[in-house]
Amino acid sequence: MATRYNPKETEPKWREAWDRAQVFRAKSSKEAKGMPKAYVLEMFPYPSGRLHMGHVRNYAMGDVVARYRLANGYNVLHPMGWDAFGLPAENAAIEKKAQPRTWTLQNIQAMKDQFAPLGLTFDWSREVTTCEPSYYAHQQKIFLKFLEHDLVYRRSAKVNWDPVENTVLANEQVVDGKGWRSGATVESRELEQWFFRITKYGDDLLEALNTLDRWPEKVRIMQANWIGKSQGARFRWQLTRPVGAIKDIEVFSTRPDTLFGAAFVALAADHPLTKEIAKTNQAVAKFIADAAKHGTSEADIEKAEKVGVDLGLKVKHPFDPNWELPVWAANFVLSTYGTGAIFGSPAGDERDIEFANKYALPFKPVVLPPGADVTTYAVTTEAYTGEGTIYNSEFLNGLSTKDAITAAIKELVKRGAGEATTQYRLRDWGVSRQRYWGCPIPVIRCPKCGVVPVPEKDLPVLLPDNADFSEPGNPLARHPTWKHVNCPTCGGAATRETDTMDTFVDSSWYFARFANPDAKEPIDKTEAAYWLPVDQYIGGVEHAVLHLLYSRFFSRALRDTGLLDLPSGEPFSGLFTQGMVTHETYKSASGAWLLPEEIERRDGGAFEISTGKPIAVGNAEKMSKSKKNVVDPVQIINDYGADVARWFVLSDSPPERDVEWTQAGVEGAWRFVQKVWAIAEAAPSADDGPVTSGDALELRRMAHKVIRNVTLGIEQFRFNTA
RNA sequence: GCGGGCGUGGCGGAAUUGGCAGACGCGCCGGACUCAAAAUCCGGUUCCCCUUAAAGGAGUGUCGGUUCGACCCCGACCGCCCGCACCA
Repeated sequence: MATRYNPKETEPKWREAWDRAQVFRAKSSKEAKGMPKAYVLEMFPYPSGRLHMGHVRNYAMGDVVARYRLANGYNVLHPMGWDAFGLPAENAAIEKKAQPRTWTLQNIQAMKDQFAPLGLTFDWSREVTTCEPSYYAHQQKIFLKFLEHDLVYRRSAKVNWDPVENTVLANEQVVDGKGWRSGATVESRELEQWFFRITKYGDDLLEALNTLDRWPEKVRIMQANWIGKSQGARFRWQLTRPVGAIKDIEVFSTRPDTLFGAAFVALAADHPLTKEIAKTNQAVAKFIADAAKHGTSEADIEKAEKVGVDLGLKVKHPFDPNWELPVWAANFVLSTYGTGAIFGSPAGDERDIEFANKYALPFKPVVLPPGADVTTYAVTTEAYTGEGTIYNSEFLNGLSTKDAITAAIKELVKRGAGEATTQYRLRDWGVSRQRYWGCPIPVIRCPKCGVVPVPEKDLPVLLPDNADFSEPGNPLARHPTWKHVNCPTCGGAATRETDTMDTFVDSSWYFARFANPDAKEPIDKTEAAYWLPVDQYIGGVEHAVLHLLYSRFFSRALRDTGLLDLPSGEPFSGLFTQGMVTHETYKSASGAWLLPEEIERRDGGAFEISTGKPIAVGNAEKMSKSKKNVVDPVQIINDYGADVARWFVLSDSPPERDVEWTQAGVEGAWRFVQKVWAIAEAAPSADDGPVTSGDALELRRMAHKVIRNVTLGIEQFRFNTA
């Protein structure tokens, strides 16, 4: 008797059965008794309160891997938690007058309810929530441990300051030089900030990328570029007459081979020497003021024309004391890279030649490209940046560019003018946020003793519950009582650090906490040694640099401070970055975005249901609330069941590519699930006896082919073909 | 500008990595069932030629190359997507 697949009956039945048997509960290292382990993890979500299709896709993929490992006899850890600190909770607090904590915990409950019908293999007994003291208390311990080992330090740094909201904004929150919410022009301010010393691991983080053979090449390249290692030389140009205490200018260059082609030395606008000259030179002062206006927005800088101002100074060439060059300040020199000063060798650098031509600074070529004729070769407006033979360069003449770099550095060292160095683009990680809803930084500022760590016995430093969001700025800073404490060292009146940590800190070690979320110490070393590294990590490619790089740094820092046994320092041995879920967009005749359920298709066109008017159908784009091209997973699961939703997002497109959600596709998935049900029902009961001929043999062969192909498909992350 | 990826039917995409191009799904066409529709089931579906079938021809962005054999390898070009972007 053929029945139809009824998800409303079958899905809850099995969910309850799994629940009762606790099949998804991971065994501890002791209980596992030699079973192979598999740690499968998807990037934990921010509790926005609503499950979206991107979540469904992400967690369905991890679920396939986890089930596959379970079925193969592995002890599987597939945990779930909440990346629960962050700005949206504060915005909600301002708009809805709810406390961030209340709002966040409600969202978590709502999302848990939405996750349930998906039937995922999560071990909820290990749930972790970053905004709970049970989590962030340990983060404070880690912070203090890092402080002890000089992996955290304070220094003054430039930040984007919103003068209306009285807070620091992340670069992403500055749009066209204005605060994203207040619309106020963002100022550049110097503030005391806490930094993690990620640069200490720059070289290791770069080199170890080679060992991550189960990471996408693309992510490894992005991280390598982000770290940005350059080899070259640091060396000094002597000023012909000192300016105050400043006697020379230090520059960094990867091309000391072109030193004889030098035409000028250029400084960043906020180089100390530029500032010094500005005190007595109005043109220079104006230049600095103009440069500051352009702010930190990279988009502005890239379009900006090269502008400079002559500082009226001269420096001596390191290889020829009689050769004097002019010193300029230039807007294309970055204060944040190298020494904030360069020497310009126009014939070999596109920026330098543009600058030299604009300000009529004379230059000569020093690199002869292969095959070029010395007697006719000239450089006027196009720099030659490739390799070649050095000429016009005294003792470097005739050398290849490569050999000339070595020879030039040798000479610089000999003359005491400089030395070989390696320069990184990577900068230390600023983690101070002038926010309420984050992990408090556990230090106290005492007027007598300076910065004093909160003693371990006084941890955790809890967030106060009664934050006031009626005014802009950080509620912690203006809280009537919270920040006032006695100094743990001298006992005198002192104040707490009111900055909280960047939420990326929270997500940099949660995977280690899952090994035992109830541990008294931040990380249960025994269990973590058993489970880590994560065998398969799955998430969006948007975290390719920040989260994934910070986590790699944290694993090393935790290891080196004795909190974690992980010799490689690599937290994720396998990484998969999945594509987005997209959907067509719809715009009504009046130009308003429409939800998919507000439109209908008929007579070969698309129309708004309520008005009957034709609408404009746009390309498939990432599902987003603002464009209303969203489909609610809860609704889909209600209409078709979790199997259909999961089947569709897994089968339609390769997992690394975007998948376009379509109504027709979902209906196809529904029919497919029905077919599988019908086939299973129609199949005779299993007969494992010998099969030697006929259709039964053919069927058995096909079955084994299918097993092989599906196995390969799952192991190679090709769920669509599997 | 630099780095990376991609380009195959009407659509999403397969092709066991150099060996029958188009698996599977969507859509479409035809049929069965039905009074009818929906659902379901069966068959067909790269394009061209052909009433149909058979037979034939073309075909993986473009042009060229290597090879007995190329979607796959090499070179040049065109187009699209992603990341970084004045990094000295």
